[in-house]
Parts: sequence; C-alpha cells; structure tokens
Amino acid sequence: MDAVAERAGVSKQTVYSHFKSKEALFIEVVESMTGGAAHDIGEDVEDVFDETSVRDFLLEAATDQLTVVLTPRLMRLRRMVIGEVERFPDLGRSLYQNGPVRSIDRIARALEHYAEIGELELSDPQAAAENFNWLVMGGPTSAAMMLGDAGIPSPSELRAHASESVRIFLCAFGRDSTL
Amino acid sequence: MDAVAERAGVSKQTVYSHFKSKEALFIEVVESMTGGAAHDIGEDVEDVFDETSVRDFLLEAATDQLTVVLTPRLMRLRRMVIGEVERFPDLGRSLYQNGPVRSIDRIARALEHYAEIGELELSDPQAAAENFNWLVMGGPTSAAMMLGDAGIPSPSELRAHASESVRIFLCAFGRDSTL
DNA sequence: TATTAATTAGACTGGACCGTCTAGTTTGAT
DNA sequence: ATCAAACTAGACGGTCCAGTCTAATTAATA
Repeated sequence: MDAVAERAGVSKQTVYSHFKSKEALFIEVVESMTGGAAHDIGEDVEDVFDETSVRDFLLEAATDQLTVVLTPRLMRLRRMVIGEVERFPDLGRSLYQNGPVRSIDRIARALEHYAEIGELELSDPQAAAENFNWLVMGGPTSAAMMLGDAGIPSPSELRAHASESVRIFLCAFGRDSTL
Repeated sequence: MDAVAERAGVSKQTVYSHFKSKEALFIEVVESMTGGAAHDIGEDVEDVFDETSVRDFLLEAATDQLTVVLTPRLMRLRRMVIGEVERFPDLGRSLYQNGPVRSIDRIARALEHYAEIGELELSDPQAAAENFNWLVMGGPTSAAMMLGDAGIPSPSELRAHASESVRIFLCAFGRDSTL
C-alpha cells in the first residue's frame, strides 16, 4: 500500500480514504481491468455479421481476442487473480465472467446467426462457441500463464494460429459451400 | 513452515535440515507433483497405437488427460505456481514442460503414426497435437483455474466434452475412411 | 557404556507490511 | 479572511512469518 500511494503520487491516508482496505482496492482494480478489456473486444466487432463471411468474422474475432487478451498487463492480472482464487473466489468469478464467458456469448450469437442463414451446421451454438474459443485461446493463454510474459507469442504467430483454428472449426461446423 | 512441520509430525528444525529454505521445499514439491502426474498419464497408454483406431486412441487420451489433470490437488498446485510465476519462473517452466509439453509430444508421436498408416491427413503433427490438446484441455482447465475446484466438470461432462473434441479434430484431420 | 549425531519444543530475531494516528499544510467555499 | 474539509509526511502498533538459536531428549554406534 505504501508503494501504491507513492506510485499514485499521494499519501497513504488518501488511498485509504478512497478504498476501505487493500482487499477492496484489489477488487476494484480487477473488476475495472477485466470490464475494460471486455469492452475493448466488444467494441471492435459489433453485430455486423451480415456483411462478412463466417470465415472472415471468425478470423477477426480470433485475432482481436488474441491481441487484446495476450497483453503483459492482462496476463499479470490473470496470474495474480488465479493465485488468489481460493482466498478471493469473487475475483475469479468476475474474471471468468468478464473474460471467457462474455467472449463466448458474443461468438455464440454470431454462430447462431450464421447457422440461420445456412452457412454453419450446428445444433448447440453455445457449445460450439466454447470449442472455438478454447481452440483459439487455450494454447496461447496457458503458455503465457506458465511461461510468463516471455510465453506470449508474436503477432505473426498469433495470426497463423488464428487462421488454423478457424480452418479446423469450419471443417467441423461449416457447410460445404463455405469451405 | 510451522504448519508444514506440524503436518509432517516433525519439528521445524528437521524440516530445515532436509530443505534449505521454504523456496527449496516449494520447488521440490512442485517438481515431484508435476513429474508424478506426467508419469501417471504416460503409463496408462504406452505405444499401443496399432491395435486401436485413431478415434478410440484420441478418445482415451483425452479422457485420461482430463481425469488426471482436473484434480483438486493438481489444480491447486497449478494456481499456486501461476500466481508465483514472476517470482519463480523455473517453477512455471517445470510445470509447463511436465504438463502440456509432455502430453503434446506424446500425442504428436501418435498422430505421426496414424498419418503414416493413412488414417490421418496432416503436415505438422506437432501443431495438430497442440490444437487437439488445447481443444480438449483449454476450457476445463481455464474454468477450474478461475472458478476454483467448484469449476471442475463432472466425469460425465468430461466424457461428452472429450468425445465432441475428438469429433471436431477428426473432421479437420481425419481421412474420409475414418469418419 | 560412552560418545556422537539427530531430533524436539519453543523462544526469539528481524523484516515485511497493513492499517491507524498525529500534527501540520493546502485547498476551496463562503 | 475564515473555517472546514481534504491532504501530506511520517511515525507507530500490531500481526504474520521465515529462519535461527538453545537446551534438553532420543537414537545409534563403537
């Protein structure tokens, strides 16, 4: 807390006048950062399915997500929250909701749309969206979690990975016409 | 360390005679646990590709892996290590090597075999194995990381997830004959 | 039996750090 | 100008905890 005050250019007392305790400050930081990142992703691609093909939509969704999430700031946050999950379960839930769940829901809505117009063949959009999400994010995030910021792949690696993930997904859920 | 000594039924001094410091003990615990889990998985399925179909092999590999890794003990270890990655990067590397890397290598060898006998169509077994691994493990492990032990899916959910993952993978890499 | 090595319980040191308190200063509104 | 509210620097108490030290006990070996 001394370091926080110094970094903020403010006295420790002032920090405590804004936040009841270290725990309260920690919680607000996490909620704000996760909410902010979710907003960043949601803004970039907002319900413009109609104009783009499934493949292009998924590719953009994947690369956006990879580039926003795989940031040293967010990865540090994630590591910290995970390390404290047992002490502060709410933080973990918040991160999970504002992170994966939000992205998956957005993708699920898109998949449902593409299924309706006959470009995809799937019975459970939510499940398919989950599979897509983790196919894209699972490897890179896990590596970044355990290997530190050095484990964050380069932008070109991310693009290649996104494109291969989309290919696999479309093999499983795409109609012949879209392949 | 007091708690460790008490739990071991031993004096604190004795703990310190076996382990130079808390950090040293921590490291040995992590290496031992990760190595042990890797051994468990490797043992169950050991180079018996020839007798089983790709689908059955992948299904068994996926369920084995899910059931071994998604254990409260291992998930707690993983959370702890991730939380300390910046302070102890070696621990993270060790966990990554003995966990994901080992599994992926094993799967890559199998995929190569099945490609040779014409049951799979792939140019890069390592990359395909990575995709399979994270398709299977990404969702469940991430949920367990952030939601705590309560986020560990039930055995039946795991089976369903494994089977769906294999289906998707085979859509992308299977030969028509194997579908 | 005698001697040496290992173990034990528990006190203790030192450092880190959260949160409070004090006394003095700045700011802003009336 | 005045008064209240907010801010500042920094000291301080209290707690937690890693690692050491001590004095006594046990185990093992010659």
